[in-house]
Amino acid sequence: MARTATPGSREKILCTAGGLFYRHGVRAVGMNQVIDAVGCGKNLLYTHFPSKDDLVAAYLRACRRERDRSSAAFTEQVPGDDPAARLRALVGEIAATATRPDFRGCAFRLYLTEFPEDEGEPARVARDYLRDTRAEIDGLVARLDVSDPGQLADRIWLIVEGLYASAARPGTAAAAATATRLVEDLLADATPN
Amino acid sequence: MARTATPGSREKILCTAGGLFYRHGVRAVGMNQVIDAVGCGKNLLYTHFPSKDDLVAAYLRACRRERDRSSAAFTEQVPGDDPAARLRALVGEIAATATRPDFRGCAFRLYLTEFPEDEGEPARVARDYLRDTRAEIDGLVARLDVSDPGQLADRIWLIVEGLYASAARPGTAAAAATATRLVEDLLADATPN
DNA sequence: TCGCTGGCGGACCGATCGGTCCGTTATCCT
DNA sequence: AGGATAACGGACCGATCGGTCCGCCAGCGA
Repeated sequence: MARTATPGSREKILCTAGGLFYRHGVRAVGMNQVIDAVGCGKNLLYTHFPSKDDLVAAYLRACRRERDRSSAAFTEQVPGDDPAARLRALVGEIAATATRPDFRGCAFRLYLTEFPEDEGEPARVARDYLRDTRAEIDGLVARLDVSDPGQLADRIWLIVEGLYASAARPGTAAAAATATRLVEDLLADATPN
Repeated sequence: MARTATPGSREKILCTAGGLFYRHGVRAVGMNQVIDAVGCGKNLLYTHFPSKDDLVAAYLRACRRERDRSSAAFTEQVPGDDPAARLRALVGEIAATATRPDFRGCAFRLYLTEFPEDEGEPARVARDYLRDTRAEIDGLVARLDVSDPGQLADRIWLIVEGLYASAARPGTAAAAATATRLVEDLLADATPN
């Protein structure tokens, strides 16, 4: 043997490609562009990721890991297991993510609007994320003592969608503040407390 | 001369191309695909629309006309000029549009997420629409007798964004109903009345 | 009837797409 | 030092991109 085999090359590829995909859109970024940006040979990229779909799926899986990590970091700060506090934390985490300077939208939602008819692995990863997030909200709201849990969950979900969408446009901070405040008011109104 | 020149060919091209762009995404649809779907020669298409950008801009302008028409049809049904009623009509019209079976999202928002860095004519048309809609909401809310018009307008806008986003996914009808109800509640809570 | 003309449809252009392959170089082990 | 090998980097593949051009045919006017 010679040259230790691939130290952190896979991570580097994934990170670089992910940045390009997120910033410019998946379809707008070609494989050659990824290779140029990484500064590696075609061989290396195609051994790690046999096709663009594989690379895109890995990119979305990495986004998922990052989202779960960030979400966990936020929710584990809330003491006890007060569902209302967890809901506020959940929305607060999204608001915090959305106000980061390089935010351009939710990676999964962006992918799904770019490939509305995709049924492959990337679309599965994206749809799973949306389903799981929605389920998390439903589960938390169900533990609340409110008269119409379904309606409240629907409303919070609507606000989350609105936050992701409008934070991608100018006025990000205002959108984040509006969403958090609105969810807080909704929770305050709904729970007798 | 011979053969009367182009009767409704331009409209036919625009309609067909628009349908493809909206359904599958602008980037996913090639000019040859448009030509095949229209069933015309390349000549005809490129005389009406010298480039794809021209065709896309025309498509978005047509969407704008359609939106304005539909919006006007809804708001002119509200008697007098009660701003709260007009706001309800505005959101109701979006909800009605979003529940149409072929709805896949707001054409302008879809375009902007597909081409986040475009500064050309299509992006201008799309951004103008968003700006105008937002301004319309602001103007109506400003005429309301509420303590914090800015906050209410922000909230309604957030809900509109959420409605457009979540109506593009399964559960369209629920999203539309949730958005209209939420806006109604917001207006009821905000106006002393 | 013949010529003119509008439009169809495809050949063609250079560029780029995703993906394969291979020659060269650089590095480490023996 | 020498040989093995991982990775670079680019040539190359067929397909498709947006866009140009032209040959052919259909249909109307003179």
